[in-house]
Amino acid sequence: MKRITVKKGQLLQRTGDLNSKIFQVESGLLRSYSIDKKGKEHIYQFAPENWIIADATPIDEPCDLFIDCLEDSIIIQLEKDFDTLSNAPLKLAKRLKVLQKRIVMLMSSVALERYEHFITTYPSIIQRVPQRMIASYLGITPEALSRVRKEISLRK
Amino acid sequence: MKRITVKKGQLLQRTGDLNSKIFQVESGLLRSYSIDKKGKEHIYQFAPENWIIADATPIDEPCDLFIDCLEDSIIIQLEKDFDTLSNAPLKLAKRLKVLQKRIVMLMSSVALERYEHFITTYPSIIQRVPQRMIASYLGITPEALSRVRKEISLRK
DNA sequence: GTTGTGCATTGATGTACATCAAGAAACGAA
DNA sequence: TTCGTTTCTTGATGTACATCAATGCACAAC
Repeated sequence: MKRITVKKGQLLQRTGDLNSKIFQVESGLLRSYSIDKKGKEHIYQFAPENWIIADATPIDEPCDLFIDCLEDSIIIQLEKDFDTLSNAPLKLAKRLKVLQKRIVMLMSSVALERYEHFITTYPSIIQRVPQRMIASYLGITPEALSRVRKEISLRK
Repeated sequence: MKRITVKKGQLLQRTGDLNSKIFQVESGLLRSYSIDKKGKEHIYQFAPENWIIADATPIDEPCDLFIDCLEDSIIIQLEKDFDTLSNAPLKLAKRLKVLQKRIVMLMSSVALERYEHFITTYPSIIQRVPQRMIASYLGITPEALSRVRKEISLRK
């Protein structure tokens, strides 16, 4: 376990890496994402202050996600071993809840609803990342998000 | 913690319930699902033998999912308390991995790819539930799944 | 047997969102 | 400042999948 500072843009983990770490964000903003076979990015998670971010892959298997740094950040890097996991069952449980909501959302909500839910759930993220990244998190294109936002603004 | 037997069709948890349990399946098959505002079911998880199934909601909040029984089953019912969770960090970690794959899939794969992945990952489920439920799990309609299957069969 | 009920399939049509392309606006580097 | 990138927006068109409706099929109840 050690504290490190990382610059915006720095890559902390890439798909296929072994022995990936768990990162706990003290300040700044990280994200994890996958890249599909067409080369398109899909953001899996944002991690602002006090969040943890990691690939859920077991230590001995190549991981699925990229993790990089969206703002200059200070992070604590932990080993992904059994002890680390055992000590954090509550955090894991919370993570599960977030993922559950996310999946239900992806399956049952249209773009507009997903965006509105995102706004209320993660208001602080909105000002800190470009819209195309929010689109990527929501599973839509930046163009679609732009039109959703327009519709919301007209509605008022 | 107690062992109970449940009949096909029996409902074990409904959206809004408090104090929901964790179910460990000894034999049979359970599922969890949500119902959207149009009344459409979205299957969140299948749980055959040796799987656990639960709502990720904390004990003191109303839960999001329905859980019911797709085959006559024998299940172990656990309290969703801290000890239970602490004792199962490995299971939680595995669950996280499954959810991670699921989300990446929902965001980056078309129906055909999602179905083929499902076949290889959960071959035993296919024979045990109607196709419309597999469609619901994949986030598509039964009609769309039927066409995907036709295309796969023609391709050979 | 008949009648029902749920499921799978197929076709016709609709729609939410993607893709492509172009222009405008914001941002960072020199 | 200016130049070059990146981001956002808007329009035109395309497409994967949904929806709706009809048909056939299996299986259970009677």
